[in-house]
Formats: sequence, C-alpha cells, structure tokens
Amino acid sequence: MAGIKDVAAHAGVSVATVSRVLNGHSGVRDETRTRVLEAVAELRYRPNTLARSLRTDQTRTLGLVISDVLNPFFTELARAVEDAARSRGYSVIIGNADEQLTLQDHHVRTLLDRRIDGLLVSPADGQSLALREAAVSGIPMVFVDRWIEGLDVPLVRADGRSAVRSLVAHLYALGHRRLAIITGPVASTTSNERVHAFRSALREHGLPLPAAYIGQGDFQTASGRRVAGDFFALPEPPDAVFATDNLMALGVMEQLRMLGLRVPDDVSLAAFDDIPWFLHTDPPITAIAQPTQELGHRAVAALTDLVEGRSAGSVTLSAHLIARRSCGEDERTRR
Amino acid sequence: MAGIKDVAAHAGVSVATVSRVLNGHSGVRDETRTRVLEAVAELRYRPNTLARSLRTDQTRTLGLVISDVLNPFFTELARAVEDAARSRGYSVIIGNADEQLTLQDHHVRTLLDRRIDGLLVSPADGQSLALREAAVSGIPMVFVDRWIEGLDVPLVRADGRSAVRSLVAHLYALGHRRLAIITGPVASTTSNERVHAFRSALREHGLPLPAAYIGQGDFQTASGRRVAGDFFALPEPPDAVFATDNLMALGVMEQLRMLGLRVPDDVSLAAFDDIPWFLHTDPPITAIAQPTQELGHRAVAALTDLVEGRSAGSVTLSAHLIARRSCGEDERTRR
DNA sequence: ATGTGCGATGTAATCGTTTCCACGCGGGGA
DNA sequence: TCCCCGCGTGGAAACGATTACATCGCACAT
Repeated sequence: MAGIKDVAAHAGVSVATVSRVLNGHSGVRDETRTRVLEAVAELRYRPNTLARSLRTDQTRTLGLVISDVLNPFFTELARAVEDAARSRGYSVIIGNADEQLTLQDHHVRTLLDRRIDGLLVSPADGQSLALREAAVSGIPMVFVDRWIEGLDVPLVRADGRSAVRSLVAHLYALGHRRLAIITGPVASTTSNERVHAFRSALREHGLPLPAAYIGQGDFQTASGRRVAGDFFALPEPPDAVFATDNLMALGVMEQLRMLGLRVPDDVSLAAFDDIPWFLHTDPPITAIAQPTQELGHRAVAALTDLVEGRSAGSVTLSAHLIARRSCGEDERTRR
Repeated sequence: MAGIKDVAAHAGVSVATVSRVLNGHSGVRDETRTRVLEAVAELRYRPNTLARSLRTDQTRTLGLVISDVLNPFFTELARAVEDAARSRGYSVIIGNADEQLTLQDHHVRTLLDRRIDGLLVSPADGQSLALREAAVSGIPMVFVDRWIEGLDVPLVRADGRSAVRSLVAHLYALGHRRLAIITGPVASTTSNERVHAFRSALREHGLPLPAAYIGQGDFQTASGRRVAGDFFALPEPPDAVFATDNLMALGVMEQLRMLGLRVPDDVSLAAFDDIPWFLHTDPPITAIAQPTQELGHRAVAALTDLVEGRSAGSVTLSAHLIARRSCGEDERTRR
C-alpha cells in the first residue's frame, strides 16, 4: 500500500510537504499543493491512521461500552451516539458487555489499549476494577444511563422516578392493589432507583411491597420468564407486574403465554423503556419512555467537551409514562 | 502513560527482552521473566496497540459493515459476529450504514484506514465504489446475508427461496388469492431473490402478481407504512402482504392500525426475518426465520480463514417458515 | 590453550506519520 | 552594497512497539 513517501517521490517534494498539504496547513504554494493532490489521487493514497495516531497521540475515536446490544434501548442509544460522534468528526467503537462483569472489563481494557480519546459507558456492574482504574487514570469519561457510585464522572441520564410514581398512580386508579416488580442486577443503579421509587410510591398509596413481590432479575429475557413463574406459583399472585426493562417484560409475556394467563385480564404488565413493538403486542404495553436520542447526543457532547479540554457536567433529563392497554382499560387508553 | 522503555528500565533489562516476555517468546531466563512481569504489574503497563500494529502490520481487528443496526436481525448478527471473533482473538468494529450508500462507503473507508485485518459486509447498495475498490485491493473480505454481483468475494447467507415457496403455499391453502409483496431497495440482492421466489411461487399456483401489488420499500419502517397505505388505496387491495424484512412489517402494522384494519381478518401479514416480538404481537406474525447465529459464526470463520492465509468458500444455509396466526387460522396454528 | 556452539541479552533499524528546525532565496530598508 | 526577514521547502527526530543481528559468557570438546 502506498505511503506518504511514495506520494512525496511521485510529486517530487518531501514528505513534510505532503503532510502539510494533507493536514491543510498554510504555507504551501498553490502549485505545489495541486501537484501533491494529484499524486495522492493517482496513487490512491490513504493515510495510515495508526501511524498518525501514534505520532499525534489522538485517535479521534470514542469508546462506548454498553450492557447489552440486544436490548433495543441500548441499540437505539448506540445509534444516537454514533450519529452525534460522527457529526463531530469522531468514530465510535462499541463494546457489548452482555451484562457480564468480565466482558465489560475486557472491552474497557481493549478500548483503552487502542488509545481511544474518550470513554462512554453504561456500566453493567459497579464492581468493575477496569472502570475504576480508567476513571482515576484521568481518561475523559462519561456515564450514560447507568453509573457507578463514588466515582467523579459526569453522568447523562433520565430520571425515571416521577414516571414510576405516575405508573403506580395509574395502576392504583385502575384498581390494582397487589403490585410486583422485577429488578435488574443488585448492583444496577437504575434498577435500584426504579425499585426505590416504586416502593415509596406504593407507600404513598398505603400499599405494601412484600418481599415475594420483588423478583430478582438481571435485565435479560430469561430472568423475566423465571420471575414471572415464581410470582404465579405464589398462593396470592400479584395483579400487576412492573418489569424494570423491556427484555424482562418480554420474558414475562412468554411465561404468561405458557401458563395460559392473559394480559390485562389476569394480570397487568408495564415495562421500563418503550420500544416500537410495544404498540403492537397483544395487548399494547404500558411503558416508561426515555428520551433515548437526546441521551445519546448529550452524552457525546459532554464527552467531547472533556476530550477537547473543556469541562462537562452531568445532565438529567426525564422519562414519561405511556399508558396502553396492558394495565387494563380506562378512558384514556380505550379505543 | 508508561511505555515499554519504562518497564525495561524498571526491570533493568532492554526493551527487546521486555517485548520477548510480553509476546511469550522462548529464550528468556525464568528469573528475568518474572522481574519483567513484576515491573509490568507495578507500572500498570499496557502495550500500545497502535505502535504494535504499525510495526507488525496486523491489528487483529475485523470490520463489520451492516445496513441497519436498528433492525433486530442485524443486531443479532452483529452480536454473533462479535462473539465468534472474540473467541478467535479478534476485535470487531461495527459500521452502521443505515441503508445509505454514502454512509456505507464512509465506514468502509474508515475501517480500511484503520488497517483492519478483514472486512465483513452486508452491502446496503450494490453501487458502492469503496467496496469494489476494497475487493480488488485484495483485503480479506466476506459478504454476509447480502452481496454484490460480479465480485469474487465469498458469501455466507441463507437461501430463502424454498421458505418463500412454503409461505406462498401456506397462504394459498388458507384461501388467499391476492398476494402482495413489499420489496427492499432495487439493488438489494436479498430482496430481489425474495421477490423472484415469490413471483415464481405465485405462478405455480396460477396466481398473477400485478405491478400494483409490488410495493417498493427500502427495508425501513416508514416505507412499510407508505406502501401499506398505497395498497389499501387500491380499488382491490391485496388480501395478504409479505414484507421482505421485519421493520417494514412493523410499518405495515402501524399503517393498518391507523386505517382501522385488522390482521388477519382484513388482511394477512407475513415477514422475512423472525424476531422474538413476533410471538407476542397482535396477532402473532408468520415469519421466515434465518439461522442468524450460525450465519455470523460461519462468516467469521470464513473471514479469519482468509486473514490467516487459508482459503475460504461461500456458505449457503437455509431459512424456514414459522406459521403463526397473522395469515389466518388453520389446524397447525390454531390453539 | 583454543575453538565451537549455544543460551541469554542488548543494539539499532524499522513501521508511516507529524513537526521542529534549518536552509535558500528574493525583496526591501538602511 | 549589505542585512534582515519571511516564505516555501526539506531533513531528521520523534511516537512505541517488534525483530534481525550482534555480542557476551560459559561449558565443552579437541
């Protein structure tokens, strides 16, 4: 493959001049410039980014570590991140942690080894050694959606608490009194926030949240199935289930179908994170929607601020409830 | 950040020795080796992959260019590719073309500039200059799912033709006679294959495929909506619609809901590519499923064969029909 | 005593860029 | 006439690794 030397030879100039032309530096005679450009075109020369980055110590690349690509919320987030990054002249390398600590750390290390300029992460697990090291190492870093307590890293997220309160009020108004929740991994900050908001909203309505109604999930479909199975093996099963992510809601539906139970007649269902398919499921599913695109854009804005030497603060947007038929009929959702 | 020199100094050896230890070369005294390893640990040294790749001329990285990450089929494919690559010691960088030629070429060029060892691509558009150049440049390359005619590049895909025939037979058996199809972009090889198989299956049943029943889509949700709108503005609308991907099927459902039409009572619906949500839509959607995971694994196997100097051939797997209620009831799907 | 061979290690070139510094040249002011 | 300055350009040193080749002991055979 042709290198800058070949271009220089072909144009009859030095490599320094070629480099100057390529990087748009001033102080090159117009005639020289065009000669170089011709040589570039003729040889189909493309600069070697490895060499360039090695020399300049910047890759114009951002790393994004997400907990699960198969979760549509994260897919959309990744997409938004890539768009925002590209428009700012950065590439993005995605690492999928698959909700596993070891995989997450593997990707963090790999990305750092590649000398990315900044790291965007939605941590799957708070116990990550690699992430703590990265944070203290001083590499530009921003959390998005999920975060790790005790690290001084800007966070871009949506606060779901008021939406959870609305959801509980909605369920209460529809006559539900035995509300259950399916959580994410214990260490998950978002899951904890959702559980906490759920519990205190229940308290406001004078409802209990028995331990049996707290199902321990892991944000994956299978755990939704398992927990739903547990719930309906109870002597007094819940009459409404709130899954703290959309994959677990899918698992619940699969289990319900196996058990021959119907939504919302036998039990109501709601999920955190709205996705297009929720409109067309049987029945359409009530969900809490996050401003996913904006989350991605804001996160990239914060990260590039850091990368380019500006300062960046945390951003909190808000989520909102979208009521559909899966929690029962009322005047708003009937159609 | 600590470099190999620092490690060498700290361990009291030369950089050559450090490099030898790091790369597991033999001929280093055990005692020296442990001293180096201690220095590595103490300085938290991590090799700079940029420098390494520059020198060795290999990145142990594969590029994957897909047409649309938001399409669950491709998300799953990407996931499978990453898994397979990682188990072989490669990283993957994903480029999302978003069904746009310019974006696709942008990613191909960016990946090549990064000196990836091999390129896996599911081309969004056949007119890609960047891809043709890449192909002739001799970089290891494999097509997956979609391909470009006339390029000598191994292809890993699933043949959907027999599944399409089964689908048509299924629809015919259920009494449908006015079958319509929504295609992908004109240049899309997979779409063309599906249309062709659909047309010839119709012919076998003595059914026509009028031009008005061929809706020109682009594999995106919005085009499904638009084409469905067109179909139902026809004096004699189809009684069954086959969308050649799942996103367009979603668009059809959205449009149908707006028009107040019901599936399968007013019209039947089937889609290419099965996704978990199809089980829970109203009604569950008949789909043609591809062996997505295996596609990803085989593609990586073929590509790494090429990268590592072995030869690789094309692979054709097969897709199969999964009948559900969206095409009407019969003894198999009733429950 | 000397040569030989081998194991362990060091020296330095190299990969493809960017960029600091020096150089030659021509014009304008003293 | 001489000096200085600025413009355009080239030479060469980095960046951080890998690796071919040289070197150095040392044991052993002769």
